[in-house]
Amino acid sequence: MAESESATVDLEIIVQGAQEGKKLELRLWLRMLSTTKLISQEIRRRLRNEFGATLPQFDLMAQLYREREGLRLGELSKRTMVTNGNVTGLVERLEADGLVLRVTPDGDRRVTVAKLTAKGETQFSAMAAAHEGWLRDMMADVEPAIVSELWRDIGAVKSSVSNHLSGTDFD
Amino acid sequence: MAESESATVDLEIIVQGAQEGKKLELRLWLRMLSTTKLISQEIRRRLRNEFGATLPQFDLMAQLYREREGLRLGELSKRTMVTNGNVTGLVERLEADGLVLRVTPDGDRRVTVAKLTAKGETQFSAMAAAHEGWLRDMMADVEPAIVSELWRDIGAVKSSVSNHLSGTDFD
DNA sequence: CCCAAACCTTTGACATTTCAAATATCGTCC
DNA sequence: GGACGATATTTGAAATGTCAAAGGTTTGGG
Repeated sequence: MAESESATVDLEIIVQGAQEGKKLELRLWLRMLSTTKLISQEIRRRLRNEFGATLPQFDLMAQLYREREGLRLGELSKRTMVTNGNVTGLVERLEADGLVLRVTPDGDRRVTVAKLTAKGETQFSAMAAAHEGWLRDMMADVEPAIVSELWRDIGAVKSSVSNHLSGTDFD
Repeated sequence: MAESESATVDLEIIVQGAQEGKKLELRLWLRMLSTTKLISQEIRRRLRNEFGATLPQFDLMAQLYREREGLRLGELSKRTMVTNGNVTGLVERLEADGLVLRVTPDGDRRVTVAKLTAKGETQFSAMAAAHEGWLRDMMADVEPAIVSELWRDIGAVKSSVSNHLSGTDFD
């Protein structure tokens, strides 16, 4: 069969097809996913090493930190994008560590409100400061203008995705 | 004190400060994370409803699909960004479902190579086609030019992050 | 040849994750 | 005032996730 020259041509076709032809959205998604995993793992590792905390715990505490009155578990579930059943366990462990308090309000006994303890606030504010620094470090090589652009354009992606969900969910 | 005019100025400063001043990287990260979670959940839901499969299984099979010879578990672990111990369990379940085969090569008995079965290839190619369509749908409202731009710029983020990890990992 | 270091995978303890079913409470309608 | 539908959380089963320690195998000096 044909040998040296056709091999080169085939290679070019393959490369072109894979890199520019189609599936742009798929390629973007794969890159978003791997980048997010990379950053998550780094944050997880640092939270663990420096604070003995986990990322889901950090996320949950972040929501409580900006609502000093506390939040109902269902609301926590929505904000952290974590299922109800999951929130139950997370709050349980945080309460066992003395970082979070659970209260049932007088008016409605179906409800459980979680709020940070003083210890929880202290610990979280240290973690939050470190966390922000880690992100600045990790993204240090990216131009601020690009960061802003990404923030805006990813917002467009999020909005598009929200409008094309199979369920009846919104943001 | 000053009243009407200074109020306007203050407001601008506040808005500027909050939106563009600092913590840009943090805000980008939060948006990336929530967007990625949103898309992941949608894909998970559809994989489950339409194929009875899970996202980690899909990811693992995707790696094997493009390496018909199969991959060692350690290599699978790196490519899927999943820990070794986790790969063990995933492959076990996929093998129980007849989608994956485990082989120990003659040369080195420390190694386990996983490869797709014929059934696994058939099933994966159906899932992959659907998966690509879902992504196109979800991102339908985003301009192709923006998709390309995002792909490039997120690449820059990933590269920056890779250069600022606490461990000695590379991509 | 043998042993120690290096390599690959599994195991075990725990935390997180989803989904669906079960509980518990509230509000309301009749 | 008791049943019913809507709300809110918990529970249980199964899968995924991390990490560290333990198991085999191979390999390379001595």
